[in-house]
Amino acid sequence: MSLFFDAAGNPPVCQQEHQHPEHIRQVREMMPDDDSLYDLSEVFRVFGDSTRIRILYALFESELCVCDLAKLLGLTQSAVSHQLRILKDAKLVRFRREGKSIFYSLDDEHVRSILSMGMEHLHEANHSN
Amino acid sequence: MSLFFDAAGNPPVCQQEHQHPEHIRQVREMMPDDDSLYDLSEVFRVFGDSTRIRILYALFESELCVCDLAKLLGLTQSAVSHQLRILKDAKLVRFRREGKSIFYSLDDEHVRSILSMGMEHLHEANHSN
DNA sequence: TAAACGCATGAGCAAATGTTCATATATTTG
DNA sequence: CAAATATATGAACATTTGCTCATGCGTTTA
Repeated sequence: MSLFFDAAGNPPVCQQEHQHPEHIRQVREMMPDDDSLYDLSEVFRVFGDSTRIRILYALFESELCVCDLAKLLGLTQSAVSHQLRILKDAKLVRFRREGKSIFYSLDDEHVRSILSMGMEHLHEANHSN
Repeated sequence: MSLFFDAAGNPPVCQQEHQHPEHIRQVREMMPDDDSLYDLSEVFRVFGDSTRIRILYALFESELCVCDLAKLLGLTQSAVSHQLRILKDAKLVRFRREGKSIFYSLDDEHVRSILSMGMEHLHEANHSN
């Protein structure tokens, strides 16, 4: 066995320091803490489903009630409600009640920015194919 | 059974048009096609994992080889490689070979924009609690 | 050229995810 | 107040996902 194991007996890692250890320390110190990065990934996870993306785009121009969203997107009311809950928990949509109906709308201008950035990346990435 | 079923025998939908049918048609016509929205959700799905987010942030300042990434983040080389493949397929990172090592770096300025937007939303959302 | 090294990748598995179905809750209406 | 309507939600199930393990591939080195 010629491989190197670290103090904890973990799998081998490369033996050279391709970057100065100093550099690695710098990177580590510059990075946000893991909790922030986990929260950030959770934000994007919410965007990472086509049903939720379609809901957000449907709300781009104006509020819509749940049943109209379902009709518009060809989904069951239950599926839409489940997804709206996730969007609501992520503070991406808000709602107001009007009689028996509940109208949802975008809750944050960042939603538009984030979607636009994603679209830009998509077009650029496709263009380079 | 007093509920309404549509022509395809689908589950009931609300009987009133809370918005003008015209409005719904407008929204439908304004929305990008479903294929684009699916591709968009795939972009965000890539951002929706804390390991990949941590990799992207580690590459924020400079390129890093796989083994240093693994060391920096406390992950196995295999796990990092698998995630780098996903990031590479999404055109979020690029790589260059130097001897036995392969150095990865961010491939698109949009990565920084998207991450920043996400962070902004996060701070704003937390602030409103 | 054989061994060592750095990285990539397929199989397998446990955990997370999105939908459907059934049902509960809140509001309006007769 | 009872029935109808609009929405929310829990359970169950199939699919997806991210990791580990084993191994393959490309490069360097002795």
